[in-house]
Amino acid sequence: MTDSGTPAVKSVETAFRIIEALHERGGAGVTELASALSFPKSTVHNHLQTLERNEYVVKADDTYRVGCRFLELGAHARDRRPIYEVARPEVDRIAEETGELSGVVVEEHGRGVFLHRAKGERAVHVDTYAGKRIYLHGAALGKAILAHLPEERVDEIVDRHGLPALTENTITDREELAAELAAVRESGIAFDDEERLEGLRSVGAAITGSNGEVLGAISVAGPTTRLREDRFREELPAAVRSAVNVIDLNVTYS
Amino acid sequence: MTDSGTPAVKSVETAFRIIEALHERGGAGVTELASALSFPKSTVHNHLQTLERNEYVVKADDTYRVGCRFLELGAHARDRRPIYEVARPEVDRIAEETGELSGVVVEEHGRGVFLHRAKGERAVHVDTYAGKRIYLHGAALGKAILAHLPEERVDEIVDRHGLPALTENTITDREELAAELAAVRESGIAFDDEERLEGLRSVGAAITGSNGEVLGAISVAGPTTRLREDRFREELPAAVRSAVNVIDLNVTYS
DNA sequence: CCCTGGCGTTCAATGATACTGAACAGCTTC
DNA sequence: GAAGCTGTTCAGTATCATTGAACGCCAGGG
Repeated sequence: MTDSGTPAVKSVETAFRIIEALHERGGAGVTELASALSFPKSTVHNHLQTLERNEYVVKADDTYRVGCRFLELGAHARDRRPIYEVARPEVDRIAEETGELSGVVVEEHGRGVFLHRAKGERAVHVDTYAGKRIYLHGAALGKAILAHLPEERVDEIVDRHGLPALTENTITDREELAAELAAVRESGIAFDDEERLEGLRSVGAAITGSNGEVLGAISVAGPTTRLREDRFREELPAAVRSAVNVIDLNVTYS
Repeated sequence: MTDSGTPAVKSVETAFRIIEALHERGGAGVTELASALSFPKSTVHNHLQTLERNEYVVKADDTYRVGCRFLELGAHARDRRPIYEVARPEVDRIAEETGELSGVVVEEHGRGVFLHRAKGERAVHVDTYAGKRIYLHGAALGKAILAHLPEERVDEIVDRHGLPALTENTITDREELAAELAAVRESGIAFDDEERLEGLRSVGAAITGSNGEVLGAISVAGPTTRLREDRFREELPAAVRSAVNVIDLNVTYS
């Protein structure tokens, strides 16, 4: 459990529950949402009407959808992250040069959030997209970030989210994680060998600011069948390193 | 006023008022928000805590910020628009070939929302960004969309938002607007001669689906000094037309 | 060293208000 | 034509969001 004590504005939570349900199914009607969330129809209707009046939800033919107004909030939040502008072209370049999937992630609330992701020619079609949130302990990106956070912060995060097994390779033990993070700190590179998704390997590295604080991480990912030992352990890490190098320079001098 | 009758979930509205205030100033504290919005401190605090617990707001050192979670909602809403995927590369191409600013917009709640925007080499630095909302009557993009909407829908929109003057060239008269829209329908191209921003001219065209419904519009914009008659009236419209052609094909066959 | 002024946070009371479920209206379908 | 599905409206009630004052904290200055 996280916390969720008493003080909370309940109506706001139900509003977001409704928005999320709308988001997941990409549009729905009042009755469908009401039964899915087990709220009374009138409650759902009231909220949808409020959200529509504020232009956060769009209604078309008795079907409500999430509005593009959220793009304003989300894109702005993303653009404000100092890492975004500089990491983006490098991520695009990595994707193009390797042909695989590349992305940039920042930490929020103990989880990773994708700011951007680029597909190379042969990139696998996995579930990464802008805004997608992932567990930090089960991804190269995440482990790279964790490795550069203070130890007590890592404990906080593990306390909050646990170490759920995503595949049979996921690290689910605190000590094992600590050892792994030490190795990442040592080499500067984090590996993910089918720890998040079966058949997917990835290589990541953290971007740190001038004060040593973590700004985020970048990675390349591809199918295990194509990422054999040499490519996985040497070639891709080199590509990531060179990108990090460029990003670091641009972060500190801008 | 638009409408805003009685039925509305007030707490949800104040929550969004707070989010918007946070968004505008890119991070703020409780007291600052409370005095800016003239809500009691405790109310603001309650809402921020609720939003943070739901990971929509991030707190760092007594400063609250809009979280990247909104990106998930916004990016998804954008990606679902059938026009986005196909218009995006064309908009990028236009920006590169003309060196100016290009963008793609959809209609929501009687206003235009930018889904994407690309800057060419010499593009002006104006206030367009993903999620930015604009009045339809004062932009090439907007007039292109209005021209392809049913007449009663246009009336609804004008009733709701009025025809506020954005510059001294903005069309503020309903009949004048109707005549302009007829001309746009005729030629397929909409012009904006400093009607939205002084010194800015733009050229736009609508994208329509197979049933004749408007999916959105694309445009190119640049400073009046660089968009002299020939370029403004012939060259850029040709570029827009060719992009629309490509987009139309990809929309109907996919 | 204490005291003031700023902050974010907590608390308990209360009155507004969000929720509720049944009834309504418009639609398609059988 | 009626049954079943929508989205929508309504009025009562108990919930719960709101409130302002009090608290704890930190920095600065007397």
